[in-house]
Amino acid sequence: MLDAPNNIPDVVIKRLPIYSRALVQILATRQRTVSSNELAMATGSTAAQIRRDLSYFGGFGKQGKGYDVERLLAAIREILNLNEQWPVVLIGAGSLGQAVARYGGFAEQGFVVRRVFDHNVDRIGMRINDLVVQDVREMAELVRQEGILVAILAVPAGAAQKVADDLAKAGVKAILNYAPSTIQVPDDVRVHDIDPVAALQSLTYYLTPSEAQARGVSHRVS
Amino acid sequence: MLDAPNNIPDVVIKRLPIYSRALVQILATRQRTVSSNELAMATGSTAAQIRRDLSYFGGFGKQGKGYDVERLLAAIREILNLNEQWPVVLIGAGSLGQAVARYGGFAEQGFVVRRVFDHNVDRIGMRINDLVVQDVREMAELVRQEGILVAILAVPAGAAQKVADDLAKAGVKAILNYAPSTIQVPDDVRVHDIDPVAALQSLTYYLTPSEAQARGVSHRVS
DNA sequence: ACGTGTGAAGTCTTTCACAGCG
DNA sequence: CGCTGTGAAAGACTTCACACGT
Repeated sequence: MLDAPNNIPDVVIKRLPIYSRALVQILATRQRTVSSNELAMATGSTAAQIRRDLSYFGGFGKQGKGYDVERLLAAIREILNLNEQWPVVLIGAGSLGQAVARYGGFAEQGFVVRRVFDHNVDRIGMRINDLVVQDVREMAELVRQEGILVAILAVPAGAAQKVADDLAKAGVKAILNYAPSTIQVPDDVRVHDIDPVAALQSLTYYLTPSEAQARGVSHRVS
Repeated sequence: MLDAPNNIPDVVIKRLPIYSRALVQILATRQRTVSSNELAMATGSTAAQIRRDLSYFGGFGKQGKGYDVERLLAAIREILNLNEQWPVVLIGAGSLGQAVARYGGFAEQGFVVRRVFDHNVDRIGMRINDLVVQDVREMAELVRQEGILVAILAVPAGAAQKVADDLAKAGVKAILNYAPSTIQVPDDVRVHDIDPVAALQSLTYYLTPSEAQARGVSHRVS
């Protein structure tokens, strides 16, 4: 068990998976050692930030050398508890839910979708890979029984709050929320929102409508 | 055209779509006016933050009353350029790309997927709704010709950088990146990354592996 | 009395810059 | 000599708290 201080900023924790991703890639090139500068390049961050972030957890680097790729990756994986297998419940078996259930990327990283629930009678009983969609009314009991802590919410906006309440009551502590609405949860539950439309809507702020007119092969440098 | 100062923090811009979402919901209840406090409740923010955020764009509120829901929504939509229709290119017609292409939520908000490209010969020519998957080699020219500024990247990690380079050269200024890798772009291009696995990986930091053992209906309040 | 808009204060995060180790 | 780890400074963002308009 790591004896890290319990005061690490959330922003830092959010960046660790990005570092992890980059380290896996670097490891694949057989490179043994990586400097904060190289990692910064690979992650779109800065060398100072990477050194500061890693220093929260202790000295992983060697002066003049950098960080041992394999060792750093192992450390980050331990910090993030990625050596566990995390069983996950998925709520919502609409097109998004189905895409999530079929996507191999979660299981590959230890997030195994164990159960899928839906409210809609037409979807209950449906098979997705080796899972059968169950009635959402059975959710609370099964989640509690199986000690599942992680949920992926893929229901329409209108249903999200009620499901989130039920999940929290059933003991879930981490929710990946695909519903385009804000959900209220107790303090000991963490939510990460994914809203691609909202993301695009904030990107268009930086686009001037007039830019849309700038057609053709014009090479004006703004 | 709004004469807002050009110094508005990115975090603020990221929150505007959330306010917009909440306002649409409130508008549906026929409520005419909303206070910073109510909006805070609805968005999981705080009243002070909402007042501060909105104050960057001028005084939308009335003392003692709050904000006119309809007027505030219209203002935010104008700030974010949401009254435009934004044609979008989608790169990657794998399962994620297909899900994106079929998802109605983008078009509903003015982001119309105009073209889909893929590298894989097996996918080129495939129909998705009313679109036909085209060869990615035709992408640059078509994007430029049609003045498309917004792209959704749904290719494997290994292909993302090359595609991003081509998109930037073709004039794209906003990229929604679903590829689980960091992409490097020129300063005048904005990227928003969506990586659900990375999101889960940062959530599990807050979960103690021992918690997974806490099964049954135990009501310990930790 | 209610609720906005905003200086000022407080907190959090990033960046600088360098001592010190390998 | 190269590169980490980290005080200290700078900068960004949030929150407080209240004057003021309605």
